[in-house]
Amino acid sequence: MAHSHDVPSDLTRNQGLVLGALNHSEGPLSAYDILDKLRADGLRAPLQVYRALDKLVERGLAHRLESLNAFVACADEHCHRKGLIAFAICEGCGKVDEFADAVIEERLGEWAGAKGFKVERTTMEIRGKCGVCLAAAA
Amino acid sequence: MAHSHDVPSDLTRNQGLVLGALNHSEGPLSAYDILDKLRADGLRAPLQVYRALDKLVERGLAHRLESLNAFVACADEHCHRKGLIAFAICEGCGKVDEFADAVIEERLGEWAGAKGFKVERTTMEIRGKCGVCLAAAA
DNA sequence: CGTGATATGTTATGTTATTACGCTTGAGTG
DNA sequence: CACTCAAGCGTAATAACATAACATATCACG
Ligand SMILES: [Zn+2]
Ligand SMILES: [Zn+2]
Ligand SMILES: [Zn+2]
Ligand SMILES: [Zn+2]
Repeated sequence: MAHSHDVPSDLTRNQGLVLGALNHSEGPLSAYDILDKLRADGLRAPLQVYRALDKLVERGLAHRLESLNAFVACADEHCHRKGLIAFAICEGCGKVDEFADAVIEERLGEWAGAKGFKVERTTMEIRGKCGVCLAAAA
Repeated sequence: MAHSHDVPSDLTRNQGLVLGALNHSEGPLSAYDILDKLRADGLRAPLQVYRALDKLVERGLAHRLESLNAFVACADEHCHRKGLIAFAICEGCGKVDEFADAVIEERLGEWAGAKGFKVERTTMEIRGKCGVCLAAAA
């Protein structure tokens, strides 16, 4: 099986660097975190990072976490790009768990249908504590 | 029936001003939008607005929309404060529709239970077009 | 009254994101 | 090849969002 951190070969240099930074990180990174990690590789300005992130997010290779103003690499090689993705963010260790749920998505579709609302994208972010951190605190 | 824009009487001056600004707005406002609206009332610094917003959000009288970095007054007098609230944000007109859904909340609870994750709060924001804007575009 | 908790005012600063402009690269085409 | 078009890149400046630090003020309560 392909490792989920394999990287498409058609990325540009900056896109590859940014995705690499995300892949090698334990948790979410802000654009400025990424920039700091990539100064050694020649990146100098926020825009270089934001532009790469735009493309990566557009392609579903990375996700933006709205509640953190930060980004993560997509956890699933065969991921999403369509449909609802949810993120569980641990406030203890910062780790993010990405998952999809068809029931939630369907339920949302029902609500939208009833309201005449056309869904274009959904962000769902759960904040709390992961099992590891709960166990450690006990 | 009480109008949903009735305001609790135990708010401080700044909190009352900020909630008033949100109540009188058609759509979400950023903290700086609010500040601009309230300069005439003597507010001068962002922090005055952020502090009021913190309290209002804590009490469930206002909500923060993470994907917009903006705030809305709670749409429901007898609202939430516990439990999941979802927001449907129209990218045409900017209006926000607030709703709760027990099925989604339960489903999320199941996921969390299975994972050993303790949910503390959830943000769910749907972007798209409302019925009115869809009809107007057709 | 004294004391603590909460709210306030103000300045400065930190963090996140975009605008504007011009250059480079590479694919396609006559 | 020369042309052109689209996508990407580099840089500087600026806008937008948010908090730190510090000094006062206000008010419930013992
Ligand atoms: Zn993904
Ligand atoms: Zn954790
Ligand atoms: Zn509400
Ligand atoms: Zn609309």
